[in-house]
Amino acid sequence: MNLSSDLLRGYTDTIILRRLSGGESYGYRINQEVAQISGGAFELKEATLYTAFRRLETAGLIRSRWGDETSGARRRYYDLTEAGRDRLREDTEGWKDTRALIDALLKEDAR
Amino acid sequence: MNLSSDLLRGYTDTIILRRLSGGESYGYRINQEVAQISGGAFELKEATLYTAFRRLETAGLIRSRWGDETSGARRRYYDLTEAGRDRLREDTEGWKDTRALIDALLKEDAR
DNA sequence: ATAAGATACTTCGCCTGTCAAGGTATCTCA
DNA sequence: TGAGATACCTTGACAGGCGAAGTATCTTAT
Repeated sequence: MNLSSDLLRGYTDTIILRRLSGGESYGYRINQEVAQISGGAFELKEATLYTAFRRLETAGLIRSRWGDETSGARRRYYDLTEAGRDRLREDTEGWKDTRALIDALLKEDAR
Repeated sequence: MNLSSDLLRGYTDTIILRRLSGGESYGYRINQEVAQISGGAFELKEATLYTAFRRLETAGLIRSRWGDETSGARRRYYDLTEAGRDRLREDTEGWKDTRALIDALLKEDAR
């Protein structure tokens, strides 16, 4: 594996949006899911993750509330707004275009 | 089309390396090829392109020489060093991993 | 002749996203 | 009691993208 997380830059938001598309979740859990899905090859750094939450909330793509856990560390739960759902749809489409483009630009016989 | 230039971000160098893999070329031409391959949907901005050349040359991945054109604007030709070839190979592999990872992270039923 | 547009490269400085480092607080288990 | 997991937050440095502005030559239409 040869992953530079700088190469995933720009998809942090989309990855988070995707993780919230099945219902609300929280930072720590999202991070674990991402690590698990990537087979441990990739993780969102905490600073990156929480910076992204702020950015997404300010942009009106997610909403947050403090959990009401009576035990354990407090959690802030996030979920998608309508705009967030729209954005996820657009970004998912955009990914297909971007993927096809990079494929074409790196293609072995593209001369 | 909805292309994330932020993902493309980390691939600028690889795209340039790829364009040089068939023999020497120069900035303006590379830019046109990229625009042409992408069907006009994407172009490397000049500042981005020339910054990348500096970075790649400093890193020893490409070499440059001034062209000896007797007419027309002067051109600076670039070509790959051995290290550049190696890097292109690695990055191309890395792209496959990155692509698979984002696919997995955005997959519709990945819960 | 002249102006516009293409070819071709360069530099400056702002902006944005990533992340190392450091911090807070609670719970579990040896 | 203390280590490690859970859970969140902030600051500041750094790097890459790119808008803007500049230089110089050649071609083509008026």
